[in-house]
Amino acid sequence: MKIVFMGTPDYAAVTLEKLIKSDNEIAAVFAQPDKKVGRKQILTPPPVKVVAENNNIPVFQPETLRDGKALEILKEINPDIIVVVAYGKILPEEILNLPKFGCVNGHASLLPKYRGASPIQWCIVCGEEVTGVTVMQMDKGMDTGDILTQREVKIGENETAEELFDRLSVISADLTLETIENIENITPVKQNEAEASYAPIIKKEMALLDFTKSAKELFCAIRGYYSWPCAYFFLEGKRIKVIKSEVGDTTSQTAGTVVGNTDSLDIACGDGKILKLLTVQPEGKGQMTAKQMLCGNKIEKGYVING
RNA sequence: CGCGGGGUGGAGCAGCUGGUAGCUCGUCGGGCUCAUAACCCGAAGGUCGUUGGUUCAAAUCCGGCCCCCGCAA
Repeated sequence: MKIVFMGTPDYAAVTLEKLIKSDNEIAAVFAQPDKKVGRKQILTPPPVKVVAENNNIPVFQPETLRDGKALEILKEINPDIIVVVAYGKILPEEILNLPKFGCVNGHASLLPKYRGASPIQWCIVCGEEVTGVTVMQMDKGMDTGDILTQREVKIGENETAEELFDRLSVISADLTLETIENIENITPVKQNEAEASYAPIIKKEMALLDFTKSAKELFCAIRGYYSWPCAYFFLEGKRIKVIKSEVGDTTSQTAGTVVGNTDSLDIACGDGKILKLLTVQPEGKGQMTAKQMLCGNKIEKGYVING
């Protein structure tokens, strides 16, 4: 099978590596253009590009797929199939229809649930206990293509989005390879539109903790937003990221009130339960346990965190 | 030249209008107690990131360098 791979981040690089090790021919790789990254704004190639270059596979990084150039390149290569994983661009129809087997996409959710940009983070934020990966035949819609294969994955009770990313990237890579090698024997299944839901792009503002929500919701948000952008709240104007937490006992205090300040920073939530903040990262500081933070910054019981 | 916070006993911080350092936690010893993660008493432990300079005297003022982190991307 002659494959063109399209992807950008680490998550996609795992699949690319898997495909390279298989018997298939990776004729070319498409990735997003290099971007400035980090405090020094150093121009950095995306992980998929790095993997491709290490394997001497030609890499293309067009700004757009809609000016016809990409189509020309692809016609020239004439792949049997295009495999897309977290590429970050919408493929125009003429590209979708070009290869014999079309374009397949590895998506990190059990479609039709959690279509869209951030399924992994969002399913944790929403408190799901099970998610998975789907390989689908792409169509012109946003993650609306027919389902080829799916695999269910349980979400760990304390699992963060970052950890789930790592796990799913491997599972997705396996499933993608299996799927394309069997593609002629697989019957595509239409998605049930009635069950469709969307995972929005994660924005930093979404990760602001609102203590009027339930402790469980906040606990899920903290896991889902890790390690980017990280759930946070403000204390005296300073942003405090919350790295790790757990749901505690009940309290009669109003939401946002500090009810414990010894081994953890315990805060009353909207549902009358306590959210115990275990690991935090104050603005300008490194990660530390809540206990460490409390050693240097006395936060009295009864203090109300408001936002 | 993107903006900003910071490097002080094991940890987190204070001290920074100059005169060799303090708090909370931890550690060690002792005491109280049926008992304790609680309480009381005591102890150990710091060339204050590095390097020059100003000064009678610098953690504290000035310059260079190294490192960590937040924002922004």
